[in-house]
This record gives sequence, C-alpha cells and structure tokens, in this order.
Amino acid sequence: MRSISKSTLQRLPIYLSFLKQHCDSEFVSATVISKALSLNDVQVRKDLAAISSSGRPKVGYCRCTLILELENFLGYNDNENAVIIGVGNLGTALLNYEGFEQYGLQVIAGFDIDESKIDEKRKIFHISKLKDLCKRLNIHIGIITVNVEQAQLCCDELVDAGITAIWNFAPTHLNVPSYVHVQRENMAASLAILSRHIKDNKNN
Amino acid sequence: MRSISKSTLQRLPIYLSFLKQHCDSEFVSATVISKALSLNDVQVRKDLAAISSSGRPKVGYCRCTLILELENFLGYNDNENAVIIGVGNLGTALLNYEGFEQYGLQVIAGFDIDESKIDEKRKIFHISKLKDLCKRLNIHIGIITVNVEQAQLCCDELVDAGITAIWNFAPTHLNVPSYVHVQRENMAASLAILSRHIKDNKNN
DNA sequence: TAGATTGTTAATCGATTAACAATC
DNA sequence: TAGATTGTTAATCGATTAACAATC
Repeated sequence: MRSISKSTLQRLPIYLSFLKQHCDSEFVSATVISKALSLNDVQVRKDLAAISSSGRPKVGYCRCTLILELENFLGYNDNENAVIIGVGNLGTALLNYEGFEQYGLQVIAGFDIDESKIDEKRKIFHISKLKDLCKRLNIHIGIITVNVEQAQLCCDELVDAGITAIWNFAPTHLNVPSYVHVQRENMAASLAILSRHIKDNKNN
Repeated sequence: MRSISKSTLQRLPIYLSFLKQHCDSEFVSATVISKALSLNDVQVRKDLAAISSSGRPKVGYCRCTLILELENFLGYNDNENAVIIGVGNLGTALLNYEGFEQYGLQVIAGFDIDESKIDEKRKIFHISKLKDLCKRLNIHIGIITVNVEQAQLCCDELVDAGITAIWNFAPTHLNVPSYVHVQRENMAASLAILSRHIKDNKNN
C-alpha cells in the first residue's frame, strides 16, 4: 500500500458512496464504477489498488469487502471527536447535522463568545471552556464557522487547545504552525467555477 | 487574456479576499500576496496575469484596480439568481446566508416537497412551482440540499426547469446532460483529507 | 544605475491516460 | 480456450516551479 495522493484521497469517498447507494450486485468492477461516475477506468483501478488488494481478474471486487476496506481506510469506523467554533446559522446547521457520524466524525460541542447563545444542555459552551474540554477529551479537529474578522483569533485558540486539524468555513486564510493542517472549505471557489460555466455557456 | 485553468480559478477568490481583508497599502506585489498566503510567487504572478494586465514592474499592482479586476472577472458585480431545493438544516442556513451576495449570488427562493415547510412570505415554495419560477426569472443556478435519496430526482427537476449549473451538497453523484455542470461540494472529501492528516500525525 | 518587480520561456513534477502483460 | 478483468509500465498531459529577459 503506497502513499496516497490528494486527488485519489478525494475520490475515495465518492466510490464509497456509489457502492453503498447505487450498486447491489455481489461483485463490482472498476469499469462499472468508472462508467457510473463518469471517470476514467484506469484511474478508478489505480485508486482502488492503493487501498485494496482484493480485486480479482475477471471477477472484480467483492462489493462488501471493498466497502469495508474503503471505510477502514477513510477512518469511518474509528470515531474522531470535533468541536465547532461559532454557533451562527452555518455552525448550528453543522452541529445538528447527523450525517457526519457516518464519516466517523462526532461534533461533540459548539463554542461561542456570545453569552446569549450558550446552552450547555445543547452542548453549546462559552469559548473560555474550549481549551480545557479539548485537552480533557483529546480532541484533534476544530471547525471554524465564525466570520472573517474573528477567524484568525478562533484559529489561535484552537491551536492553543491542541487542535491539529482545522476545517475552515470562514472565507479567509489562516496562519498556523506547520504541524497544523487547515482544510479550507472554499465556497467562493465553487461559486467561481459555477458562474464561469454559465458565462461560457452564454458566450457559445 | 488566455483561458483560465480550474486551479487558477479556484485561487482567484483567495487572492481577492486577501486583498480586501489584510492589505491596506496602495500597491501590492505578487511576492507579498504569495508570502501571506503561503503560495509560490510565480504561481500568483501567472494567475494574476491571466485576469489582469495592470501589473507594473518595480511597482506591482494597484490594489484597488486589482480588486476590481478580480471582482469583474469572477462576476461579483453582475448578479446571478439561484434557487435552492431542500429547506432542511443546511438549506435554511444557505437560504439565510447573506454572504453569497458578496459573490454576486442571490438565492431568491427555496423549494421543498414538505407542505409544512412552505412559507411564501419567507420565499419557500412547493416544488411544483419550480419550473415556472425558473423560466420566468431566467434562473441558471440550482443548489441541491436534499438527502441522497431525493437528490437525482431534484436534479432532474432542475434540469427540466432550464438550470445549467448545479451546486450539489448531497453526497452522491448526479447524472445530467452534458451541457449541465455539477459542482459537488464534497464535504466527505474534506473530511478524508483532515482525518488522514491526523492519522499521519499519530504515526510519526 | 541598481534593485525590485513583471511576465515569459523552459524545466520539472505529478496526475491522468494508454498500452499491455498477467490472471481467473 | 477466449474474454473480462486486474494491475503495472510507459506515454501523455497539465500544473507548478525555475530561470531569465524586460521594464520602471
């Protein structure tokens, strides 16, 4: 099992969701997956080879085995806890979203500066309790859903609390120590691609 | 102005947000931007060259001019209307999110099958009204925030309503005609990258 | 003039795709 | 055996980075 490229890593969850959703035969081949997802078949085969060696010539992959291998590799079976900073619209949506559990992510608490939002029954705490809770529960993932102005400050708090992976929904760059990974959820980039497509359509 | 690569396109909003937020001198160079955002300076220079020719040797770019050029290129000044299908947690958050206006995106209506969610004052309509509204207002962008099971069905409705660009938040692949572009907001992929980072940290 | 910067051309790197041998 | 499939090696493509000439 060699080291995985970022682009491969991003496609693995797509294969997994396809296998779970649209595919009910016992065996499945890279060709079938590639056609269903409009991808190149060699690409799919290489991606799968990186995380599995259960593929058999002429037969393909056992669907159930492949699902397990993907889930294990992606860590969907070992739970990671996460905290969220900023319990506004988006933060609340993510805090209430049950779908992350499926990916092995438990968002166990939300934090905010705004006293009026705090509601310990619903697991929303004042930000002053962040560090203690993260250290105590050994939490590594922090989700930032505050506005641009507060993002760097919250980021610093997370780093100070021992977080090493940050999922940043604020549209801004964050400065972090080199051992911390920031994953920017760049909605503006998605929009840029979408609106470019519309413009291209108009010009043709 | 040559054709823009997808990776360049995705970085442009990042430059723009930096220029607006963290930078208050009259002129700014690609080197300064690259350092602030931890990118390669030639990459920034090439990206900017693709959308602007206002850079001057020894001087750099006039910050205001560059901001305008980026905004124009990204279409932040010409508004696009969009509709949302699925007014659950995430759909509501996006419907209420004021931040998209900054990107020239107006989410003007939400649609749902669930009669109890419909509230025309808050611009939430029954899905049966989708096609008429999209045609009448000449809408090109649809946002899908329903669950996996309903996603393809909603997608078909959008295509039928004349939508050519779909922003898909449901974790599933959508089949569309070739002239329709689907931008998948792949949260599972972001999570995969984050949790890989944590695993790598543990193993070192 | 010297130094900082742009922007282009060439080199490198990595990811995708093509060709093909191995296998059931 | 023939055909479908895996998985590997080689070729291609595109994006990033390096080198450098042009410019204010």
